[in-house]
Amino acid sequence: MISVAIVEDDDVIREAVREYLDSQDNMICTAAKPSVEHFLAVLNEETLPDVILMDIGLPGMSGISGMKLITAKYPGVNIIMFTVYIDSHKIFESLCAGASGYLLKNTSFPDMKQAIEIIHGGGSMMSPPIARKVMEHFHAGRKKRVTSPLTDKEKEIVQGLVDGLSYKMIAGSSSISIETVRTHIKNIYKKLQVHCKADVIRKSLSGEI
Amino acid sequence: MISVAIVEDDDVIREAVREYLDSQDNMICTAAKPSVEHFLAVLNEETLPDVILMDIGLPGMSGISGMKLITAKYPGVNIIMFTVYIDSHKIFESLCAGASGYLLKNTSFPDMKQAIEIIHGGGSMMSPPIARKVMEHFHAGRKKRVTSPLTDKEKEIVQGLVDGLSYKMIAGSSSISIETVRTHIKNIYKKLQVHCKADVIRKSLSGEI
DNA sequence: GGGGGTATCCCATGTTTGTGGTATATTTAG
DNA sequence: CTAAATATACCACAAACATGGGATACCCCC
Repeated sequence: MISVAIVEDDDVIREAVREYLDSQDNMICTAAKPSVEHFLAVLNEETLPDVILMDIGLPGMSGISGMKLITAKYPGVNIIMFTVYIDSHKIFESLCAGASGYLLKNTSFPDMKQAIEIIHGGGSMMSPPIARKVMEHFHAGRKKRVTSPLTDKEKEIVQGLVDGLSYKMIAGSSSISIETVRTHIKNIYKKLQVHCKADVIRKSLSGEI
Repeated sequence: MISVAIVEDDDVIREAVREYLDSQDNMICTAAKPSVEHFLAVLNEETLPDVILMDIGLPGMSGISGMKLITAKYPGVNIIMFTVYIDSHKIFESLCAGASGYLLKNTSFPDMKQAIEIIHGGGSMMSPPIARKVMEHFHAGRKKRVTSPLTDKEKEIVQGLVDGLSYKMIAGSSSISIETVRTHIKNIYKKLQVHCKADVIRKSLSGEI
C-alpha cells in the first residue's frame, strides 16, 4: 500500500485526484491540502507519506519552497512536482531542490498512478516535454539560435532590460519614445508568455531567448 | 507513419523489435543493422529515419560514437539509446552527445512503441531507473557561495526576485509581511550598491552573489 | 551595558511598470 | 495586391517598486 499526499489549491483537481487514488487498491491518500502551510501543519514522522504530489503554483508558499523545507527535514521522501509549468527554470530548480518526478497537469490518471508506482519503486518519471527539456540541457553543445521569436528591435529592448535600464533610459538610448518602448515590451511579454521584467532577464541570461 | 531504424548486434532482439514495429500500423522499420558501420553504409538524406534505436554495446564502433557522427551530420534526428547499461557515465555521455531518449533493454514492446511515438512527437522518454540517475545528477548540484555579503534571509529574498516573484508573493512564500520584504530589499540594495530588481537578478544569475 | 547587525513591522510619497486600449507608416509574405 | 508583421506613438489606470523615514526585539561581541 502506497501512501500519497496531495498539495494542490484547485479544489476540483485535488478532490478528483484524491478520489481516484483512493479507489486504487494499492494506494491510499493520507492528506489532500490546498497549500504548503496546511500540509506542513499536519506533517510529522507519523503522517509522512511515501509520495507527495506537489503543485508549484500555490497561494502562499510556492511548491518549490515547500519541497525544499520537506526534503531538508525528511530527505528520503519522494516528491512529484505536479504543475502546468514547462518553464526551464522552474524545472531545474525543482530537480535541484530534490524532486523525484515532474508531471504536467494534463497527465491522465492512469499515467499518474503509474508514475507514483514507479517512483515508489525507486525509479523516476517525467512527462515527455519535461524529459525533453532535461535532455536539451545536456545537449548544450549544439544549439540553434534561430529559435528566437523576437525581432531585432525587440532583442535590443530586452538587452536594455537585462542591463538594468528603465523604460525611460531604454527610450533614450534607442532614441525612441518611452511609449514605443512600452509597446515593444508588451509584445515581448506576449511572445515569451511572461508578465514581468524578471522573467525576461532570466530567460535572456539562461539562453532561452 | 513513423520511420524507425534499429542498430543492434543481437540477432534475436533486432529481428524481434523489427517485426514488432513493422506490425504496428503507424510505424515502419526502414533499417535493422548489426553495427554502426553497416548502418552508416546505407544512411543518407533519403533513408534518414524519424527515429533511430541505437544499442550502445556494439562490435566495432560503439553506439555513442555512432550517435555523435549521426547527430553531427543530421542534427534533427531523434536517437534513442537502447541498452543494458545503467552506468552513470554512459548515460551522461549519451545525453551530452545528443540522445533524445534512453531505454533499458528490459523495456516491453508496447512501452518501446510509446517511447518512439513520444519522441517523434517532440517529447522525450527515459526508463525510470535512468530518469532517477538524471534526477540525482541535479540533486548533487547544490552549491554554496562563500563570498556573499548577504544573510541567509536576504539570499532567500533574492531568490524570490530571481524567480520573478512580486514583493507580495515573496512575503507569502516566506510567511513574513510585505513591509519586511521591503526592508530586506532596501538593505540588499545598499549592500550590493544597486537600485533596482534587474541589477539584483543579473548579479545573482551571473554568480556575483 | 552598549553598539552593531539582523529580522520583524508600519507609514508616506513619488516613480516605474504592467496591461488594456487605439492609431499610423513601413515592410514583408502569401 | 492584400494581409500580416513590424516599428512607431499616445492615453489611462492599477499595481508594483524605490526610497525616505521610524520602531521593536533579538543576539553576539567587546
